[in-house]
Formats: sequence, structure tokens, C-alpha cells
Amino acid sequence: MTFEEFKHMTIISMEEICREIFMENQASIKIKKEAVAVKNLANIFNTALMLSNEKGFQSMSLRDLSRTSGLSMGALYSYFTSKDELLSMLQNQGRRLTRRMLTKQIDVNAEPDEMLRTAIRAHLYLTEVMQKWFYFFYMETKNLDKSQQKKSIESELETEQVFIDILDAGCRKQQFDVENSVLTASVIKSMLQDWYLKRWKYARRQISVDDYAEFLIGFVESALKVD
Amino acid sequence: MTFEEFKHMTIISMEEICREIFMENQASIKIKKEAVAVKNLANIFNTALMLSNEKGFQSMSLRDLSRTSGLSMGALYSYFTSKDELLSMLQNQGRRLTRRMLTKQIDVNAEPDEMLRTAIRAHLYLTEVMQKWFYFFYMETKNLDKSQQKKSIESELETEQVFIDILDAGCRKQQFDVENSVLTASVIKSMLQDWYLKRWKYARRQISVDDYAEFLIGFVESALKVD
DNA sequence: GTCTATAGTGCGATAGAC
DNA sequence: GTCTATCGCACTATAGAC
Repeated sequence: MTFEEFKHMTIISMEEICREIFMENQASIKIKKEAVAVKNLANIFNTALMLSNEKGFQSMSLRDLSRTSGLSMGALYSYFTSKDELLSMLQNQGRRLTRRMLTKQIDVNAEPDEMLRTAIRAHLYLTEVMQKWFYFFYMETKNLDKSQQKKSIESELETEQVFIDILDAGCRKQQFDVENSVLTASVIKSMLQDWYLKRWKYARRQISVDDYAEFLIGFVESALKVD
Repeated sequence: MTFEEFKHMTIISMEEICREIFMENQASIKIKKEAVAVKNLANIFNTALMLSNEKGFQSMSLRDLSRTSGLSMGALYSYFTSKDELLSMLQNQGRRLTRRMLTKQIDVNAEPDEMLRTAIRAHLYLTEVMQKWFYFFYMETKNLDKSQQKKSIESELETEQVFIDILDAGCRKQQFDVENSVLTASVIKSMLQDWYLKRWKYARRQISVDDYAEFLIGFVESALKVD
């Protein structure tokens, strides 16, 4: 699978995401016409992610958001009851989406070496499509309240567990030579995260997500190679 | 070299760092008695790093800083002329320190495989001693002005270049098998950064910096192994 | 459903007493 | 050299016109 294929398979449009947010937050959202609400939510979230990733969620004032999105302050407050709730909506929706997308990709019947390749590709492709969201989750975790921070940590460990399981399975089948699967999964994760955290670096070097996936798979497989 | 040895070799006390900051910012600092200034600067920076790493530099108000450090608002403003200047002082001093510490460690006459091990250890040990600073640099880059952001990027690429050179040298001497030294250096860097960005994870798993160094060296060497 | 106007709060920064 | 008191401003959030 290449990135182009992945992109066409998934087609996560902002519209879809926002329709879902609309459905699940009808309590807080004062607007009742779906078409209007979804269109404005898409605008609000896109703008909020853009501004937050530029200078941080806290530094983004709702006046900034109002000006850049073209919606008035009053209009904004029809879609959330406080700035903190906007943060929650972004975080919750992103987490839900990520989990759904990742489990969809993994074929539990495949061989470990194949699963490892698929998992690496799936992570990179997903974070490429949703780069703004992932960058946001990473950088804004510290602004969440305790209970949401806990969810965020669980989510991180959950992703790592996927890799730990693949590595352990590959070890048992003698496809991999892994001394410490927990630490190995942990560094694999850090290399995956680098893709969306340092986008500027890879863009400047004209490295595409497929280039990076290819390289990373080669690097990891070479490190795990059975002698 | 182990971490304990490194720590005793370097002894970067906050006092020393702050004495240097005092010397180089006497223009902005109204206080003239060195002993007083250095003591208060140490307090201010320690507190500022702590609060910023908890909730971000922008979200930390100077009233927070005043309350937690025990210094009044007026006193704080004797040590910097604006909140932005405080940010600059932290960033500049940290960058200078890092560069000095790293170049001190590297022995240019050593063999590439030995240099690689030393460079990995030096990075990990340094970021362990100065964890708060490095976490701060990473997270607060986006709050800097353009010219400082540029310095920050240069600093990142500079560190990567150290690894690129080692990898290329090792390739020429056929100690390593590296296909793409730029990308390889890049992922090594991301694994090194994970140590100070995800401290909570390693602490929870009771992995010491020496454990991590040992693992990482093994992992990287295994990936670079000549067949 | 969206706007403008504004209330109320907490911020960065400073002046002047000690 | 440090403090308290305060200024002016920008922020979040809301009320009420349209």
C-alpha cells in the first residue's frame, strides 16, 4: 500500500469529522440546522488547529479565532460554551478517530513481519493525513485537566502495546531478534512521531511520507534482524 | 563512562548558569550586587522552567511566577524588562550551554563506532542533567520570534550534522552499513529526544538513563551492522 | 443564527514608598 | 533592592438587537 492508496481509501474529510462532533455535542451546540453547524464547525476547527499549531492553544485568543475564521465572537460561542470546551472537543474527537482508523488497518491474521510493516505504514499515513491534529495532541496535552491527561497517556501506551505485541509474536516465530520489546516499541513510536512533529525538516529535504516509511521499515527490520 | 561519572565531571549547577546569565545581561538587569542577583536569577529560572513545563510559558503568568518564587512583581522586573525577554534569556543561555557541553565530550580522534557510542551517551546524559531546559526548548520554540526560531532550527540541524559525520566516517571505514546517513541521523536524534520528552514513561517503567543508553546503542549498532 | 456592544476579570508593566 | 498599589489593556464570556 502507498500513501496515495491510503488517502483514497480513508478520505477523512473535515466535513465528516465535524458532522460527528456536531452529533455528539448537540447539548453544547446551540445551532440546530445540521448543514449550517457542520460548515461552521469545520471552519472553526480548521482555524483553531492552524492558529494553535502556530503559537499554542492558550496563546490563541478567541478574538484571533473570530478574526481568522470570519465568525463573530457571539457566533463562536454558539458552538461551544467555553474555550476549554473547544479544547476538549478537539482532543476527544481526535482520539476517537485515531483509534478507529488504526484498528481498521491491522490484519490480525498476517505474519508478524508483515504486520510490523503495515503498522508502521498505517501510523505514518494516518499522521500524514491528520498532521495538524496529531501535532496539536502532542503539544497541547499539558493544557488539559488531569482526567483528560490520563486518557492521553493511556492512548499513547495503547499504541505502544500494538507494537509490543507484534514484536513479541515475531520473536516467538523467530522472525525478529528482540531483547527488550517494550523499549523497542517505545523507540519505534518516537521515530513515527518525528514524522508529524518535525514536518518542516522533512519538507525542506523533500522527503515524502513514502520515502520515510520505506526508510523506517528498512531501519527497524535491520535492527531486528535474526543473525 | 556512566551517568554518575558524567554528572561529577560536569557539575552544571544552576548557580553557574545563572552567574553567566547575570554577566551577559547586565544591561537589562537592574541589580548590581552579583551575589544577590545570581541567587534570585537561579530562583526565577528554576521556577519559570518548572511552571512553564507544567502548563506552557504563555500560560504561566508573572503573578504565578511571583507567587511561586516568593519574589514580588516589582522584584521580578528588576531582572528582565519584559516577559518576552525572560523567554529569550532562557533560550539563549540554554543553547550556549548545550553547544559547549557537547563539543567538550567528542573526541575527534576516536574511531567512528566509538564516537557514535560517546555521542549517544553524551546527548542522553546532558539532557538528563538539564531535562527541564531541553523540554522547555522543545515545547516553547513556537513562541519565539522568527530570528530566534531560525537559531533553534540551526541548532537542531547542527546536532544532526554531528551524527551524519560520524555515520559517514564509519561508512567509509566499513564499520557501518548506512544507506542514508541523513535520515539515519534524523531518527537517532528522535530516539535521543524521546528521553527528555517522555520522562514520565521511562520513570514509570523504572528505566534509568544508563539503561536507555545501553539499549539505544545496542539498537542502533544492530541496525547499522555490516553483514 | 449571527451580529455588536459591553461587563467583568486578570494580565503585563510601572511608579513611588521604604 | 524589594515592596505594594495601580494603570491601561486584552482577554473570556454574555446580553440583547436584528
